[in-house]
Amino acid sequence: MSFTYPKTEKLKSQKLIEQLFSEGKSISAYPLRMVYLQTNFEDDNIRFKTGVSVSKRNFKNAVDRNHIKRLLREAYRLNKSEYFNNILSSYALMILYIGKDGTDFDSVDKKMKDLLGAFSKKVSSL
RNA sequence: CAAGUAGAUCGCCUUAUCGCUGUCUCGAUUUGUCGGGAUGGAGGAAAGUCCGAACACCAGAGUGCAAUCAUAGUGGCUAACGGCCAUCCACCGCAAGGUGAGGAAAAGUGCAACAGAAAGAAUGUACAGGUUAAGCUGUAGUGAAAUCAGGUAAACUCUAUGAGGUGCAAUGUCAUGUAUACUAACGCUUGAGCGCUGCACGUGCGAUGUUAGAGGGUAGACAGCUAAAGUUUGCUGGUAACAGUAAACGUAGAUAAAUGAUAAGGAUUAAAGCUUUCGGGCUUUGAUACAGAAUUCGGCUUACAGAUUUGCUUAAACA
RNA sequence: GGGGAUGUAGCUCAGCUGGCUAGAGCGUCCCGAUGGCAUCGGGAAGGUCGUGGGUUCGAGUCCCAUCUUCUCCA
Repeated sequence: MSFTYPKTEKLKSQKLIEQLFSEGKSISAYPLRMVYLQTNFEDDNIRFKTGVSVSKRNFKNAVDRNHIKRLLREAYRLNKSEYFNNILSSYALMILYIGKDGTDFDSVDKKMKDLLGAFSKKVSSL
């Protein structure tokens, strides 16, 4: 797995997202929180579909929201291969930023590693 | 020089690595896509959604009257506008300049707390003048306004002009899925009702009907979708807004929503320190705003670190 | 993307056609009553009327701009 994050790996289906939030489980590493759900995709080559989200309530301006989402995507892109290579089943993921203050790439990167590590450990122990 | 005033322009840059996305093209392909190459990829406000349009639909958006809403000196510009330009008047400012919802009170209705004799119909008190006599005349006092048929229209209203409604979540095609089902009322060609404010007329639709209730399903793709009342420069006309003309340019299209992250260097600037040939230079630590396209344009309004630049004004005081 | 509403005391709300010092309930504080607590009675404090302009003699109220919060739509 490479350091890419193309369109096909994005979580877009509204139906799937509703299912994810109603049935999925969550783990968190403040200020990040991940909701995940084991599922199957039509395309067998894709094992993960991931979305990121930032609350409009905590960040009023679109610029701030977009910036944090970009940081989240960037951190996810750079770190996913390290943790996901030994996971065999398929998952839909949603990563939320639940903090209320701004942040920078270093802290997001560190927390993303914690989060993905915890997720990997939890999933492979099943 | 300083203070002020009215504009105009810009609004961090470069390189490397890893990524995102549109278009073109070559190759592969299980027709879902994948890989290589080339080339594009946020703003002056993209924002607020306050106006005006384009465009699309509403069973033909029809006519008249009314209601509602908007605008309001005069003249011009514009596709249009509540925008812009010029100008008159009023107010503010020493001035440059700024602000103005600036039509009508002899069409009518209403309103004016407190104070005051009196706020639309009555003239009181004191003083002075004056007369045959008389609120007949002036002044004082209350108040924002006090004798004149006044003020108030960002009170109703009148006048003039304008406005059909809904908005790209419009709309069309395809795919998936379901309930032309259920309940109530009315009606079935002698017409229920509908055509997005009301009434009248006209006209059209109408039985697999209309209205209401409760409920079921989908929520994916493609088109719309980016070349446009376009931008820049010059010339001509015009006080100007603007118009005409010539040349050049060819300018984002995402959809849980692209335009980013990291590193290095530079630029501007603040503070502190060192230094100086008083122009400045060096080092350290910071700072670099407001803000992210969502159908597209023209405006308005609001937010904004800092930088560049042009015109104009300056009474008094100080140098 | 496009509509609609809201903001007044710590909380929940009034305030009608502009007019004197902006009210009510709950809550807070003080006093009384009780051996004490609650209930009860009396009194007090507490307001940039979201913000900034304008109209007017005078604005919570009328007009304009702006901010906050809530809500509807396929």
